[in-house]
Amino acid sequence: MAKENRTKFVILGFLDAMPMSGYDIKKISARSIAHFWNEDYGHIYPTLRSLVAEGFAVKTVEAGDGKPDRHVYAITESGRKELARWLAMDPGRPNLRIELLLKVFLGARMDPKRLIEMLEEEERQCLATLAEYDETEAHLKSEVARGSEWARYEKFQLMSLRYGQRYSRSVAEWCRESIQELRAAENPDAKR
Amino acid sequence: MAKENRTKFVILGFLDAMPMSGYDIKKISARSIAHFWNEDYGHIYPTLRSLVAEGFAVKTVEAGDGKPDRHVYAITESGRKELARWLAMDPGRPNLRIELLLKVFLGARMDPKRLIEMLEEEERQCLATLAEYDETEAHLKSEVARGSEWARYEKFQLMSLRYGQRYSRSVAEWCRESIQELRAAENPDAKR
DNA sequence: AAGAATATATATCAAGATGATATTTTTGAA
DNA sequence: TTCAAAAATATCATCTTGATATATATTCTT
Repeated sequence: MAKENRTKFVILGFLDAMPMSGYDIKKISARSIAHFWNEDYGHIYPTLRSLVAEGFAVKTVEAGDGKPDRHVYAITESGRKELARWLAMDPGRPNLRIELLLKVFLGARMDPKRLIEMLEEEERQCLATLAEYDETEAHLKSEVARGSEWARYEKFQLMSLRYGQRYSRSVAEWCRESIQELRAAENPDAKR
Repeated sequence: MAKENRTKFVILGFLDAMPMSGYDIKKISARSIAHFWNEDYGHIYPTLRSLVAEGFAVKTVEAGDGKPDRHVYAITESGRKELARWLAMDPGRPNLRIELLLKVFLGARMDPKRLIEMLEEEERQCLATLAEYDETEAHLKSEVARGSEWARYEKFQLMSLRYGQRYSRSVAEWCRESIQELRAAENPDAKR
């Protein structure tokens, strides 16, 4: 079946902001979109190659001054058109596989203490993630303040960050509530 | 690289409740875990085959009375042990690819009206999903009331449903807030 | 001073996962 | 009578993941 490689649009979106290397794309995606979009070298390099082959990007090689050479990619006009075509299309539904929820769902087969531990760890992770979002937000605002190329994206980056913040808060609350239910089930006479 | 096929644990989890066919597994997963776990025939049938090969499940064939024969699978004792081993392990992080967020993130390249449309549609989807959760919850409670095999899972299924409810509510709120921001940006003098 | 870890860079590839598609027969709705 | 849906069995091309490999410089720790 002819499915569509979506990494190409992530890459086109980044290249539309400025030319960058495969390594740059991974680095920037790690700190900007990783909370809602998974991307890794395994997909970036082959996709860069095919974007060049399809005429959506061009590549130049910069000498590394002792470091490995940098292969820098820039979007083309037909790449911009292809990005615009895809952006206008209805977004697809995400495919979810949340292992913690599967284990909760099968919780009747688990030691309740173990399940509580998992939920406690998940809550900690959510709180840590929220702290990271605060840093990301501060960093984003400082980039804008110093006139970064990303300034025109700030509003939208903050919008996507808000999603992540709401999501993490809502999962942390769900963890607390679920832990309380499990503890209550273990000690039905305990004071609540 | 040695990754682990997680479909096998979904299947073992279902078979632990009762014996079922590949078609049953798909059907039951569609109405119980689909909101947080994606599973389809493409993975179910090959995995059933390998579970039998590994001794974690056994298969019997039931004549279909004119319908195609049913291939019914049942978990084995070593299958239960394998499931217990996996359930006790720390859950992995989900891999997320939320296309709507990617488009929001790249929103500087989009027609604001089109982005608003997408967010409005997402909000509608969330509200529809919440209504489905209400039905799922009612159905679950009625299954328990009539003494279904699923009764001992109810608490855990409700727990996972709560996650989905919180998630959908939080996304719907995020959509409303984002739409308001986009509209305010279009009409900066408009009354809020 | 030496060693380890990290950063800067280029990637690959085996295996997991997706989802469109195929086939057959019965049942129910139009 | 015809068509769609359900009940069943699956397959497979393609997308996606993430561990792994290689090389050099820089930074940090011992």
